[in-house]
Amino acid sequence: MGLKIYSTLTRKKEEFTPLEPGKVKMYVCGPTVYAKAHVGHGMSALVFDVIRRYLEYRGYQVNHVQNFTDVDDKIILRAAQEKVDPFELGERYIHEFQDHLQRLNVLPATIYPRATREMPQITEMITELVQKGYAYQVDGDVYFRVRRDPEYGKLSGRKPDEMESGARIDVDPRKEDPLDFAVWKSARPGEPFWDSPWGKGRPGWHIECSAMNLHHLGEQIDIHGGGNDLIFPHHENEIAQTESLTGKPFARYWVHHGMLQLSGEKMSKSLGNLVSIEDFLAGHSGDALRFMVLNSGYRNPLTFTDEVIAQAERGLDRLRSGLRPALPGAKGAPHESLKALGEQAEAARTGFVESMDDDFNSAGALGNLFELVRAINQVRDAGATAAELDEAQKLLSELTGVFGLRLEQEAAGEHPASAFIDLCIDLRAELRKQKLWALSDQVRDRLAQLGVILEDSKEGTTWRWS
RNA sequence: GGCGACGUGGCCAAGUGGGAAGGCAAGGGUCUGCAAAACCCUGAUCACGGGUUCAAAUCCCGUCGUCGCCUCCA
Repeated sequence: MGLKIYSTLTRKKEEFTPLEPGKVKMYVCGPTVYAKAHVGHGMSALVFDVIRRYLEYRGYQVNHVQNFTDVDDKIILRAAQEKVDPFELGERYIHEFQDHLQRLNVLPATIYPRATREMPQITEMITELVQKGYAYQVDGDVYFRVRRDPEYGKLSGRKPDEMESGARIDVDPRKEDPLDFAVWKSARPGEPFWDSPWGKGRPGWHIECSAMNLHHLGEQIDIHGGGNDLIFPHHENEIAQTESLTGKPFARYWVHHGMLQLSGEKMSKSLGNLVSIEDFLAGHSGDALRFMVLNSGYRNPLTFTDEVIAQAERGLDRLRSGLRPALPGAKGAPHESLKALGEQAEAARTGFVESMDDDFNSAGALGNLFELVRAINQVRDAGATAAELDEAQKLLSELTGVFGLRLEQEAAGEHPASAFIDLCIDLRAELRKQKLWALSDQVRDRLAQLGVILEDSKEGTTWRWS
């Protein structure tokens, strides 16, 4: 049994076989950098981070390319409004986004190409498209000739003939066909521009991804990803441009994730109902958003509400409970319990891989991890020593690590304050011995206010950070 | 209007022909001076209506509802 990936192109789950054994070429469409990134962008990055981490766990070497669109109408417009340089504006949001990715524990891509740094490749590609008759120049603009591509529409399931009727409001009369799209736009006064055979201008949105793919990954790649809102027209157009030129299938697997839903609506820049990553991280851990992503199918819409966030935080607590140390004074668990734990651990590993192999079914795999957590906690309660828990806990750490979860918690024994906390616990033990409950509860409450949770048991008191 | 996706217990969610995972919340219990944590126990005629089948949450048709794309969007 091997990995299966759902491809939008065939609308089916396909056996995953990379072009080159052991290696994966993955291109993911990144954001246009003209505003603060929102949690939907975070979700997208997390989806592909989990995919990438799992591919690496399965032994693949992943060449992960993620672009930034750093020149486009919106950037220019925004920069003009703010009276700043459009490149500086883009630069600022790129840095900010990369900082967010780090805080979300997203592994850095192999390379982050940008449209503005790939102009020779872009103009070269357009030149070829024009030479071969797939694109044509009108004044300073260049358009892709959609009708020249008999396969146009194969990704999104749209047929050019059926699209014409309803659509397009202001059709540019200079275009041969309303469906044709710009690959090069001439610069208006004051706009940033690059020199080209067609005059001063800038690339159209779709061509940059085609050119960057060609440049960094080659004519054919394994996985091309993005949000499902990019299927049409962006990815459809990328396919048209690239395959017209190379005559070869572009990407083997087209992977699209669902949109994040904020109170029943897609969160998007144009709707203005944004929650920025910054806002989210101010109140929650990166793990919380990651947990939400993991707990649902990546192709389905992701429910984003306060309640779901709270559920994610509690779910993380539960995962952490499996990593807690043996009980103080543990004498060892019965042989049968330990045997059961070993079996459960093996089942968890198998189940995890089987689920993830099935089109990255992280929600199913997460269920396996929770079952492992329960098994560990049962055996701990049965008196298992640290050594007896070790193997199962290592597995839990390993698999949550594949998910990119950090489950961060400061180890109780290593914090500079731990000696003082232990002192408080000792004093409180004395109070409890004398049954001075009010005072002992006060100690516990005050420590709780400082973020230290005390937990009493027969063998003694343990503490952890809240 | 066209194309597509989805509708599983209070909430999130896996499962796509043959025992309805898991998490959160809730209730009961064990433990505890109390609490917390952990552990045990408790709950679903799978939107609705037809059909195919020995057998359907799972396949087909229809209805209703939600959402996405068709225009910049992760």
